[in-house]
Amino acid sequence: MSETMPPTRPGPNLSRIATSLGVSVATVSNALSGKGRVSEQLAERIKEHAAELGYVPSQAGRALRTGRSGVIGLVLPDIANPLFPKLAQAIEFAASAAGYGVLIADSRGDVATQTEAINRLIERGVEGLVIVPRRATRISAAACPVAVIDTGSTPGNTVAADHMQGGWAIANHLAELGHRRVLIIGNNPGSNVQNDRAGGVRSGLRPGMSSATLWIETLERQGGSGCSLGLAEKVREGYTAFAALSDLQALRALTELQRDGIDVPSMASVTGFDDLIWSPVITPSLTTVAMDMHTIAEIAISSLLQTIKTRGSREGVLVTSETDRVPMQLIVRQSSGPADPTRIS
Amino acid sequence: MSETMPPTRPGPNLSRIATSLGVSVATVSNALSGKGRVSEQLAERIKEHAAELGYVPSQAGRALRTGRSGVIGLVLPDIANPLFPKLAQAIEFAASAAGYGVLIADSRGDVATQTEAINRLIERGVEGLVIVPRRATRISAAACPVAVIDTGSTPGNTVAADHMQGGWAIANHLAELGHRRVLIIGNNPGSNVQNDRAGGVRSGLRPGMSSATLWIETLERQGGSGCSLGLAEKVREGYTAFAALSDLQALRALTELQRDGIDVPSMASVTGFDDLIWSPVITPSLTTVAMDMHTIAEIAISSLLQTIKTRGSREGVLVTSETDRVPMQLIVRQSSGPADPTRIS
DNA sequence: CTGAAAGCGCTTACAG
DNA sequence: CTGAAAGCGCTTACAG
Repeated sequence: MSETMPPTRPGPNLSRIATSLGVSVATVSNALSGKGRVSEQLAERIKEHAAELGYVPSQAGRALRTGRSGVIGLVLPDIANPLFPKLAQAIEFAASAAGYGVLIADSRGDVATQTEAINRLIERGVEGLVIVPRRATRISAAACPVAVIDTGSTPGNTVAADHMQGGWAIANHLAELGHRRVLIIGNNPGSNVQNDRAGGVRSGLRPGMSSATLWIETLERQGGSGCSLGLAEKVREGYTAFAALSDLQALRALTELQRDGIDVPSMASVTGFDDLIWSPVITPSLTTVAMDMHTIAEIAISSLLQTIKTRGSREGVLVTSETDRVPMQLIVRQSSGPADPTRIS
Repeated sequence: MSETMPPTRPGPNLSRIATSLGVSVATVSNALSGKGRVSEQLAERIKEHAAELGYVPSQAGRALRTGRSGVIGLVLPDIANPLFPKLAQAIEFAASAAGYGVLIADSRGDVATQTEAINRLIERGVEGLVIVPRRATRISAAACPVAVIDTGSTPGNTVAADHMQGGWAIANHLAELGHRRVLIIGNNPGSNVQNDRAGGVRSGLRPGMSSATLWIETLERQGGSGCSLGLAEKVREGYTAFAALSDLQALRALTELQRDGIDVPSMASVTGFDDLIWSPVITPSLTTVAMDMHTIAEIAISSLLQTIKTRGSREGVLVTSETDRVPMQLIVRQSSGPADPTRIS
């Protein structure tokens, strides 16, 4: 007789509970899952005993039987980018609330790594995927439902912040303060997000206002900030508002202006995007516009789970949502106080 | 006859490959896992066919049989805290390299949530856990091996950055520059990490140098930075060096000094901790000290997997490591240039 | 209301 | 070198 001995979990299983109580595993299963096929009394007794024994259901067994792993995958281009942690947190929160686990994968900005990461997650049996694609990547249907979170301009997007509207809100704010010349500062002319934001700013300018756009190079990590952006000069040219397309560049602009003796906000305004963690902390604190990560995550997860529920988890479809652009919220702080051109040297 | 129909995966399984090739599933399994019990030729043929069919092994089936899920859990107190994304990235990288998936859980700074998160991960069948504990939490043995990453002062720690040594490096650097009065700036006198860092700074002072410590209150997120730290006054009192216990506070100090007309680094030096993303970008860029997240993650993961391998994944032990304190690396940038007291008003 | 049985996909000890 | 069989823990359709 050929016998085999797969490893046993040390914890109790349904069978242990069943024999110890003199009932069948089916009944224990039904009692614990609360499907109501078991008498009130017996169910109570079983639950009690299970708790006593410290029973933990085996996800592996359940997954094998039901075909549902209870896990989704989250693919990010770079967790270390300060934009993504908040999103990851919101996704994890929304997924947990729906009873799902979250497997993460960092594609490290590389397209090949991204593909590989997606495959690894699928091998691990995720029921669906939330992907924040690497810039300019088009996610072709994977082997499971996929919710894409990207800028609104990308086709196949499930949900995104409304970057255009965010830019508009910034411009509107600057207009109200009486600014006339706005310098838009970005670092990546090829980025959809930055272009949407810049376009939004321009669309919010009013008659009599003008803007120019400065694309600065991203500094190498260890490169230091030796090279000046020449913003003090821009102030002398008549620019009173600096609308950076991300808080990081706003911070760079702000510290450079301060170093060069331009007082913010009395002599010039600086605004950012994203409301990163330090935005309220710096002096003066930064006026910015924030994505509603909570809502974005909520929409992505609920659309994804909806699709999984209706079409199964093995069909490679791009999830859609009714609301695919979530408004950004203007956060007014001190750095964009009233412009006062008289104080400009 | 009672028949049942568990859902079938749409993809091919071992059995499909086996029948399609006229061999047994055992042989297919052996061929694909490369255990060498199959003839070279046949193995090749099987692998080819499997690839053609796009075979993806079922983790659920494998996990159920072997008792190994191939997944570990990562519990963080707050992913949105700028300190953790880099660590999460490094952990994910190290785990992937070892063939493991990473389930994340954010305890949102709450002890109850942390416990709950740990339980959820265990229910999901993780083989081990990497926990960055919420401040002052003692991780009592869970139901699986646990690697704790925390400050070195905590017992039961697997690996940590050597915060004391980092502080020492900062003080040493300031001493070399000729500073005599150092103001240490922290925001949490109850934090082990901050105390280690502050202690390190003090331990690195040389004869003739002195320090004081300023504990500032953490600002409410939306509170703005209305309240000044009064650092300009400190400069007048003779402090020339400001050693913040995190980059966030260094940034606050730097922007306040600049606003108040104190030029950094010519009139005062500012240093930080952690080398957050914006540290090289600000003007002047920030001298700081960085944790070696890569090494920390490497040690945590390899110790954890070692423990899993030798003691199994169902015993709740705290993992230990030989090297439990990883040195921090000083990164000198412009904000800590030479002190020049003559220019102080 | 309760139980016996099948089977999800895999790996492994054993027989041939 | 290859195959038949058992069994990991679970859920579900069916019989009683």
